[in-house]
Amino acid sequence: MDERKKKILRAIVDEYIETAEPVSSNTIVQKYEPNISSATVRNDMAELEKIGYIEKTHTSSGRVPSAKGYRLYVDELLKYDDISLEEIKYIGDKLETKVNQLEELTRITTSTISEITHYTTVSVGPESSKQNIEEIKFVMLGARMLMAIIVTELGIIKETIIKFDEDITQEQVDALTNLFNSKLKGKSLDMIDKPLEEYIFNELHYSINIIKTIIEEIKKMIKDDERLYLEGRNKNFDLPEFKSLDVARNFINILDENDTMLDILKSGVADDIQIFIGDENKNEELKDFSVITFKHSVGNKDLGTIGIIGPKRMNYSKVISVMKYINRILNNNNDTNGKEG
Amino acid sequence: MDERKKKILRAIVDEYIETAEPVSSNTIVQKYEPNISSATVRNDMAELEKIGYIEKTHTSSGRVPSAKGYRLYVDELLKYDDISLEEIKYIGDKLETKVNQLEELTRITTSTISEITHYTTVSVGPESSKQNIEEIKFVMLGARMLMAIIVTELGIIKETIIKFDEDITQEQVDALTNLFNSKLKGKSLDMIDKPLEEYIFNELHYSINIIKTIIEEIKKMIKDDERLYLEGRNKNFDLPEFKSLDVARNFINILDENDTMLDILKSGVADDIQIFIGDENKNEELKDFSVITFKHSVGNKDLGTIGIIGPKRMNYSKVISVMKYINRILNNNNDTNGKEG
DNA sequence: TATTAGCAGTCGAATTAAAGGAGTGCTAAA
DNA sequence: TTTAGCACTCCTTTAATTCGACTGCTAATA
Repeated sequence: MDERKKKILRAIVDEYIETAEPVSSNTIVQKYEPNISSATVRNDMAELEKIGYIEKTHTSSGRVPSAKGYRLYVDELLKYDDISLEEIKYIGDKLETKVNQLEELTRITTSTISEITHYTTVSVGPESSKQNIEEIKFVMLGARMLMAIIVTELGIIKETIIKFDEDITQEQVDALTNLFNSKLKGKSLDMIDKPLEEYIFNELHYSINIIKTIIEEIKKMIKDDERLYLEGRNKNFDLPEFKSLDVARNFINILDENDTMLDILKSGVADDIQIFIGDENKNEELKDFSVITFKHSVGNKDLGTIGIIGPKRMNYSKVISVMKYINRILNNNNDTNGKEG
Repeated sequence: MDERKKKILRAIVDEYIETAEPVSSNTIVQKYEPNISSATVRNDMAELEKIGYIEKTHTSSGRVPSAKGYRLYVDELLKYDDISLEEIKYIGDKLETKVNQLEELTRITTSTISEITHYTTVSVGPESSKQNIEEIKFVMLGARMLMAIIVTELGIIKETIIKFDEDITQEQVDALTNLFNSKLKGKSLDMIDKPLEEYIFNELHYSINIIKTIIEEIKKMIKDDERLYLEGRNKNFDLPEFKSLDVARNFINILDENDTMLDILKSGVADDIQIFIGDENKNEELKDFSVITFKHSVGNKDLGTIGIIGPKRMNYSKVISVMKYINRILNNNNDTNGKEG
């Protein structure tokens, strides 16, 4: 494939991303390649179609990028510097605000990306079940109520409220605290399970119900942090592809299927941008969309995964540029600010 | 207005709620009033139109209820027993599960209502800033990090994490705990403000930054609980009125305007169902929708407010029946289970 | 051999015309 | 007061037509 064909393919994708309309040979000549004739472009387009990079919507229509065309475009034809000084400043300001919890950072990052890219953005925080426990605290909030607080080695704090059907005493709580800490410090969160329940019961001989309840609630809490953040849900709605009610409904449905979104986000690889174009998505409902994910991490510290969902003709250049830039900021912040998270 | 006209009006509203199509005199005769002729119905309809209860979409169309018509319908023509045994059982099962936090109950109630009514449901928990403080605890999570836990007299628990730029000691934390409790126990949450900040500084002479930070974070936390729960966002999308892109976009926009929804919910009156039909909504974007709100409470214990949003031809009967039934269950549960919430 | 001008042919989108039918309002009779 | 019957309205659907933006191909040109 010669250089001119590449330029034409790139022009077709760029133009289609901008206008959402099939691109004609004339448009290419007028806006991109004024020094060749439309007939030449037509010849090249015919060949590009033959090898599968572009398609026609009907016999006499202009061309539209195919999945293969988009793929070549993002893999080879794209430069990732599509981010303005204003945007850089905006992102910097947003991410500079001091946050107390990693969740808050995740939330702010998510909304910032959505605002800059104008696409729907989802994200999930770091997986806590894989993290190691730094400390567990139990705080009594009444005779039958406890708050459990877990601090992980990555500085993430989780807490939950536990209620009992019977009274507990401060002494019991203290004993529990000691036992949990001595047994679990440095271990991963998913060590809190059935065997531990039995172990504690054997050690302390408290009411099995109390111990059961505690373990259950902590497990529930760990599971609960697979929480999805979603920003800019209606951002896509002004795009022409959403004129089709089918597309719009598919989109709304997919956003409501938390599990699907979580699967996609969690399949990410650390520090790597992944792009799923149309049919490349496992999920049938996503066939008309592209998803770009990025799993942020600093060292071995997982900062969660962010995903952007847009039409297949999404502005890949802008999205990827923003992702890369935000990743750099997160890296810097976390290197200089130390380990607390 | 004679009895027959009322019956015809009711039939028109019922039929329109079911079909979303203008209702003809023939339909009334066939499905509702087989013993009178369509000409008679036409005469009555002409009069109902004259006094403003129904409207035509064009000269030779059937009739559609006007805002005034809906209003009469919900005020006078409706029976609130539109709830099946299966639904009663379903609701009962859902709400019976033991919950640890009022927020969880709010969430479950919201999703249950949405599932039964098939309409989008929003809700907000009880307003915490008006509640009185039962106890405040500070838990150290490291030399520069604290968790503040506030238990209110209604049994609601709020917590937040506070980070400092300088070290604090356990003694300081204990002193703060004592001071906060002695000063604030029994007082309302919005007492935590600037004057308190000064008072504490004068008493303890700790770094003003520490005290400032604590007060700020607690205020942030209190504000944070104006959180909106939303279920069944895409429930309405199958309704014919959502074929119009304008209507659909208005709907999506309104759901994204948290503040608008909060205003509507918080304007509610305790234990009273409020119905806003079309233009009766203050918000322009809601002119094509109806909103029904119910502020649940048991005694003086606010359980939060639930709102249902649907088309103007929403199934008022079903929605209101469900609301009333759920309110009864919440009342019972909270009477028998005691005050913990 | 690569490029280009020119033109026939295709097909969707927009416009217009016509037909069909679901309703109403009104009149006059029961 | 109710009802049958009929003229009239106007929306909806379908079909026919026009319009124009494309392409592909051929033949000429550099």
